[in-house]
Amino acid sequence: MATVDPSLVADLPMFAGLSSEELGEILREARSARFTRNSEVFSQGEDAHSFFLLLNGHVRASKTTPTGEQVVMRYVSPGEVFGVAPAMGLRQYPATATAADDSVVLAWPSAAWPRLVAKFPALATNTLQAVGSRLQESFTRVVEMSTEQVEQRVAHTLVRLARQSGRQVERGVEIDFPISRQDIAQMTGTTLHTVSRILSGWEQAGLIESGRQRIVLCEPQKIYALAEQKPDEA
Amino acid sequence: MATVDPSLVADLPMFAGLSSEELGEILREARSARFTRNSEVFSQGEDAHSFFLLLNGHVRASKTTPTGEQVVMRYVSPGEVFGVAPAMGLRQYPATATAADDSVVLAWPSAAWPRLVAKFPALATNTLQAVGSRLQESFTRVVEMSTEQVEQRVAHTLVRLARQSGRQVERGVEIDFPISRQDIAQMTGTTLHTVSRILSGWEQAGLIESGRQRIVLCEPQKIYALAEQKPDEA
DNA sequence: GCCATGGGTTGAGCCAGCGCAAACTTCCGC
DNA sequence: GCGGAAGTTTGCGCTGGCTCAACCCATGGC
Repeated sequence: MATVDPSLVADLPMFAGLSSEELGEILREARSARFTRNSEVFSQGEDAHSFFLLLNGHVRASKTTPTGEQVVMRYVSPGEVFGVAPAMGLRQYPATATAADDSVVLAWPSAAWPRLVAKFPALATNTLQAVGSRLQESFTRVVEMSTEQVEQRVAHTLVRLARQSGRQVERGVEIDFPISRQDIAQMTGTTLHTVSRILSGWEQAGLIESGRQRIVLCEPQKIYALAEQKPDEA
Repeated sequence: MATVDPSLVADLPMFAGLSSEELGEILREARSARFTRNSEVFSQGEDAHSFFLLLNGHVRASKTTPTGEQVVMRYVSPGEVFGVAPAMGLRQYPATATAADDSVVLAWPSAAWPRLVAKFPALATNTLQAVGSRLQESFTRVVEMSTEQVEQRVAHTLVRLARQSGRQVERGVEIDFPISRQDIAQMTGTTLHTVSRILSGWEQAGLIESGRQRIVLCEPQKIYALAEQKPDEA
């Protein structure tokens, strides 16, 4: 694999505060790789051999329970790091990463992490911020699951997905990767049946347009309003 | 406030990899403070002026939703850092910290963080691990809320609390700080009524002994079994 | 161009857990 | 030692969302 062009990633928060020489040195340790849709980048419980930066596409991180249920933890967008288990002191990946769409990643061997951090302390600081903001998201999720009804949670989730990975299209904002009812159910702690009913309702009301693994928010503000309103204000 | 004796905190994960001179220099920037039961250490949305290390007691971190509901995010045990918002790049505290019991903390001004991290990179690494393990806990919580019934979630929560803050007593393991049914409800996403019913049931069955803001696990293994079993194996 | 497969929709019934309400108990301040 | 506040228990009715089940539709592999 050829070395990555530093200018492509120089502005990412992960590399804030690093000179282009330093960045070049860091990038020299990475190799790039492609993953086709639905292929696994790494698997829960597997030895954490590498950590990653997503260049292109979308990656889904999900956890499987002992009883076999799947829960989607997040979707990684281009420019974000993922699989940073080694930096957090984990020997194994705590979740499975699957390409939600054809994707290109940079991968560093985990063994490089201590050396890189020792040489470039900014990496630790930047990673800390990245992990911190994920902690915030995760907290938000716990709060939502604790206090909101299913319909509100689905609304919040769609709004968030649209913000993170929305693409402007004719009819509104489309979520920029294939996502099924089942996926949304696994993000909101419900069943695909309930998600299907809710989305059908919204489609009736003209709030969204959707198809197979495809969702367009036609009225983002109204969805947002649904997300924020108290359950009994319907 | 007098300077803190370094030997008291030298073995904490937060200070791993630092010499005693370095530790002394770090501690010199901290002041210690006491908080009586139910007093607030800091408040959600408040300017993040300090970050903290808990020396003694227990601190509850909780979030309040726009609609006024409270959700307990975690209980901090002695030796843990909390309120590390500044390190994660936040200007305001994302949650409220309340002393669950009379507590003693060390506090550093947020302004000291960049300087300390620059001088002692190990601090960033250690904080990254601390935040990382909190992210894991938070993920676990999301998974539980997504896939488990209320009774299992309460069981998991009690087991965790007992592990983190359990004290061996005659009849079993007692949770070492005052905790109400309401608190447990706010940790598990249910109501105090449901928690009360569940605990009453367990008390009938001899699994626990409890009173006002007090819970003793008499049969921790059986509670754990409840937490792990599939819902329909009852 | 056909068909198998994976996704989506929709109906019917049921129940875990919530909301409301009322009573009881323990603790604490005065 | 009295009164009130805070925590807890318990009953009852209701319902959001789950389960089970059947069916439809688009897609992509051959």
